[in-house]
Amino acid sequence: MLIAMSEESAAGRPYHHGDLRRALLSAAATAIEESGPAGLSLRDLARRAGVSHAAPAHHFGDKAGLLTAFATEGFETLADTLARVRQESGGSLLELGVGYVTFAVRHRAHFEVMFRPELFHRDDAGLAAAQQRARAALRAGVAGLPAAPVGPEAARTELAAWSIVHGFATLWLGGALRPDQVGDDPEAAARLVIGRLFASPG
Amino acid sequence: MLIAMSEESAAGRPYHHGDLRRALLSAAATAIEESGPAGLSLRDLARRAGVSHAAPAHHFGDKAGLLTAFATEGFETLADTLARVRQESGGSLLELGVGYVTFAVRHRAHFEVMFRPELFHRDDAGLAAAQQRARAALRAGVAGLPAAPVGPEAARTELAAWSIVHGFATLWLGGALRPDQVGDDPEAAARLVIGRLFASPG
DNA sequence: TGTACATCAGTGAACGCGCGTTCACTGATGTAC
DNA sequence: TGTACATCAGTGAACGCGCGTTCACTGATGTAC
Repeated sequence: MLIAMSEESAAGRPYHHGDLRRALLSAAATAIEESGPAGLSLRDLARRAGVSHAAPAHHFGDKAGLLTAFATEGFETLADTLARVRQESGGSLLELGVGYVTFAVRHRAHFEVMFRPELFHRDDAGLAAAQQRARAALRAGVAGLPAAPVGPEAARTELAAWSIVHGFATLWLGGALRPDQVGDDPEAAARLVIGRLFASPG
Repeated sequence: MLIAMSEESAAGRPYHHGDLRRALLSAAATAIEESGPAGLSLRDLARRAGVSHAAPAHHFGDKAGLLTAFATEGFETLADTLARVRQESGGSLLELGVGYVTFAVRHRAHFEVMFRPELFHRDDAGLAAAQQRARAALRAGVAGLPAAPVGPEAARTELAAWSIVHGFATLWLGGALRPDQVGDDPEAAARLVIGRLFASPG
């Protein structure tokens, strides 16, 4: 079976990449996993994607633009993850917290960028929307508790839950937790720790 | 009353700085508060300290060396802070947690570096000792609880406490908490949130 | 009290590097007729 | 089916910049005698 192919130049590479935007965002994830967001450079991403060094700027305007798209992608994935966990677990806040940690560990590059607003354009509309979605998923988790708190108490509970999972994820990713003390499975460790806050088994 | 003065050159500046090490670490705190650890450069620190651009490397070997000293200073201050709070509060874990958050907010530059091991020499002996001291202060806080947990349960409680205060501090510093939701006083907000985990008023 | 000398802090010129961004351009695609 | 043309993706040369690090040096200090 034949797949439609774009014409290629003599060098064997097509002039048009096909989906450079995706390729660049994906290269960004790898690069950030390797050297952190600070080490990221547009020229390096271009090299990884096999494209001229000026191509990334052409696509995203500037470096902060690329990171804005990257952070947005992160918040969207987080929101999706939390929504899925919420459905699958029947609304367990414990599992929602574990899902948060799992997201951070599996998408550490995104997680590391998402909470460093100095890296991207904070006023981007798409970004704000994705942030809202993720935040709402967390809020819904608290609202779904068996004895759901209301008013200021709900806000406090939400913030406590967010803090504990965010702190655990951050410490884990920062290598602050020694494996001999906490094991090497972040999900299991997170479940024990979060259980200390909300002992409502899913 | 006369203070002993070092001889000065024609330009009015002494050739020897006096305490350049301190001056550089102090300049680093300011610079990091302004632009984050990623933006830090030795040449900028030299400028701030009014010294030649090669002087910082002379003192700290290299950039990571300077950040190692900076992180060490941070862990020492944190350990001191926690020890003092523990004494003043009669061993309240709630107050210890608030102290942790207070430290992070007052010394945000140090806090931001301390948990990014890729920035400094992680195998430095002085650093490891300071880390140990801070960690022990936290552990002692848990051990001093009215109904102090033991064994693995103690470790779990310690990690839960660490996670919640670390997470709250990180979210606060990252600007993730909107003032209209959480107020503008980090200590007060932290006290409410941590109280959600350990409701043992100091 | 004076002299010689070792030690150490800080200098300044030089190096090579990778970076972000700009800009006129070219190759490929798709649409109107 | 064929032609003209607008649009868009990606190119490559050039710019100016700040950086970390090196290295032979110089100025200041302190110690031995």
